Amino acid sequence: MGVTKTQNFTEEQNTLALYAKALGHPARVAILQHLLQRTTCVCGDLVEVLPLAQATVSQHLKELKAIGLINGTVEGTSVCYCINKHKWEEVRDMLMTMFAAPVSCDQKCC
Amino acid sequence: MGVTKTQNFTEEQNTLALYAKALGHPARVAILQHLLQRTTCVCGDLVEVLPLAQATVSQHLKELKAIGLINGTVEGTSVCYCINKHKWEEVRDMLMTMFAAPVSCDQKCC
DNA sequence: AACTTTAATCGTATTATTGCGATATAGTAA
DNA sequence: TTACTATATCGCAATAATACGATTAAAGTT
Repeated sequence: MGVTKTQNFTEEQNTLALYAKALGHPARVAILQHLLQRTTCVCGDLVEVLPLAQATVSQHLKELKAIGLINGTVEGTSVCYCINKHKWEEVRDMLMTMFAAPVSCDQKCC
Repeated sequence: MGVTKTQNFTEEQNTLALYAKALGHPARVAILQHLLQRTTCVCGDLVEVLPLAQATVSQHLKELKAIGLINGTVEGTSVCYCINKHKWEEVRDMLMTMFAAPVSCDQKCC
């Protein structure tokens, strides 16, 4: 009834789905792309970059923080965000593993 | 107002988010994993594999079909599903591109 | 202390997603 | 035709996600 039956899937399936869901919104993709472009941490200019209200951006940042994909460090009155390298590579590895498998089925072969 | 502001993001951001969202549910991850394991197309045993009702599985398959990630071919009374190789590689390439970028920021560096 | 700045949180409205029983549809078999 | 099988779709209920104005919280500035 609207609740994902998490307990009936493997841990790998749930984890991968969780990470994918985090990437499943253009605002969060944009945030991550912006953080990747920078060599230094981003301190507060994310709201200006995104076409969303401050409250909404903060909410998306919270979600990315919740799964550990980004870090937020208070720096005076603002907050500096950066990609969590360790988690980023973990997500990359999981995706790589899934997509590394060869697709045996080409076109309509059934 | 609950509607994703698609028009304000780049096409790349929207496309990537769309693909990621498709992977953002354990049932759909499980479906794709199952299809990847097989060297031949899967004809109808997906409902038995997943811990979900037939209607729900059909719905998840519909979503994967909608974005072109899988193909469904009618084979008698059943339907054969397989990964769409072309789309699969497109998704892989988009993810690779995003995750190929080096993460300059390590731990708490702000 | 009073004010400013920046970000998080609250409250709420709206839309999307998930799940499934029931039903419809399409093909096969008798 | 009738019955059976497999899948899709409908209709509904419940939960999740998205968005933003308003408010709060924390730190810096005057």
